[in-house]
Amino acid sequence: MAARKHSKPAQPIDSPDRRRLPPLLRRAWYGLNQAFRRRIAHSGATPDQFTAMRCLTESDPKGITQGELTKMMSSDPNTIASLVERMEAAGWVERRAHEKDRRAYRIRLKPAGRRLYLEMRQLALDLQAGVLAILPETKREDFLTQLAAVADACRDAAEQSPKRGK
Amino acid sequence: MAARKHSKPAQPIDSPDRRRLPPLLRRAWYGLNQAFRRRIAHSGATPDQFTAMRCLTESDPKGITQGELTKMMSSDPNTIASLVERMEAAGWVERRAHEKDRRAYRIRLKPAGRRLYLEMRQLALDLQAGVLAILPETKREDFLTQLAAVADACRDAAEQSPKRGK
DNA sequence: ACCAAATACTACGGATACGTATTATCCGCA
DNA sequence: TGCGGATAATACGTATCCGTAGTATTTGGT
Repeated sequence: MAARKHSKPAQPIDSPDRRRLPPLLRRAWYGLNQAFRRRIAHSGATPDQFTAMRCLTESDPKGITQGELTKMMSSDPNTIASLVERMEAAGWVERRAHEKDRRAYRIRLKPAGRRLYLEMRQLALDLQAGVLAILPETKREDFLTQLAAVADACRDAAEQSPKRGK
Repeated sequence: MAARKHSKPAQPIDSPDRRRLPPLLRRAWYGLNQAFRRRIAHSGATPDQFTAMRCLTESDPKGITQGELTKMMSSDPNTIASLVERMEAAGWVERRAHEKDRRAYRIRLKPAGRRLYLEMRQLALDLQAGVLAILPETKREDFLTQLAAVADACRDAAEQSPKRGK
């Protein structure tokens, strides 16, 4: 019960005794990802592939480009290229020439992909509900709102630290 | 301004209109990681290598085993093995035989690693402070406490979804 | 003391993250 | 109309994530 007043903390901001954002985010993300990967392993898909299917399901049914998928998944063009390549080989999505832009594709979920998505979706909902059950129900929305603000701040920080410019 | 009362939401729990934990965690973690990677790129180290150095700095100066580092980093034995291998090649850590357990190593930070850690630590502090500045100061500790609870729940969920047992 | 189970680490392979470079194409502006 | 810069993908390499399997060693129960 000592040294826990409102004065400036005696511990440095990154003392092991204090809660630090990066390790917490790391543990939360890897834990959630790992739990989900194991629960859907039987389907042959990965968590990232599920995420891609969700983005495609919630988008224009005409299909989106890899660039749009890259933004939606907070990912990278290279990563998305090989991700889509594997998903196309698995028969879950198809790539068609874009009518307006000959550099781009239109990626669309195929029926097999849609069926698989709906199957995994329930597991995803169960997992998310189980994890959020840790917080009192009245706090959940506030927490998610704050997390969204932090996530945006992280993205902004990344964009303000460009690869080359520096 | 419609349908935003206190009644049960008309939208399904994973409607694109609602905030969902997995995409938020993904964006936050990748954004933070990317921002930090770019800020320390000049040093030749990666964010994971920084994390390992932080763990070693805050641990028993006699050194810890790879298994202990695996737990501290919420990682995996395979990942840690190659991580440590590269860090040893870079001259930042050393692996010595463990006095008690001949299966294990003791990993210790070398002076070059310690110097590099201290250099990167300031950049990490600046980044974390910048991101958390998004939240009002009075909310930060509560948010981190809730995030810690969620992170623990994620880890538990992962452990309850074993690779084999199913 | 002995043996089975657990543990620390390594080996191997597929998937992802991402930086750099290259090609094809689009677009704004003179 | 024409050209330089921006953009959509791809190719390639390194680092990380993690599942499976194998080796060496420790540990617990008899």
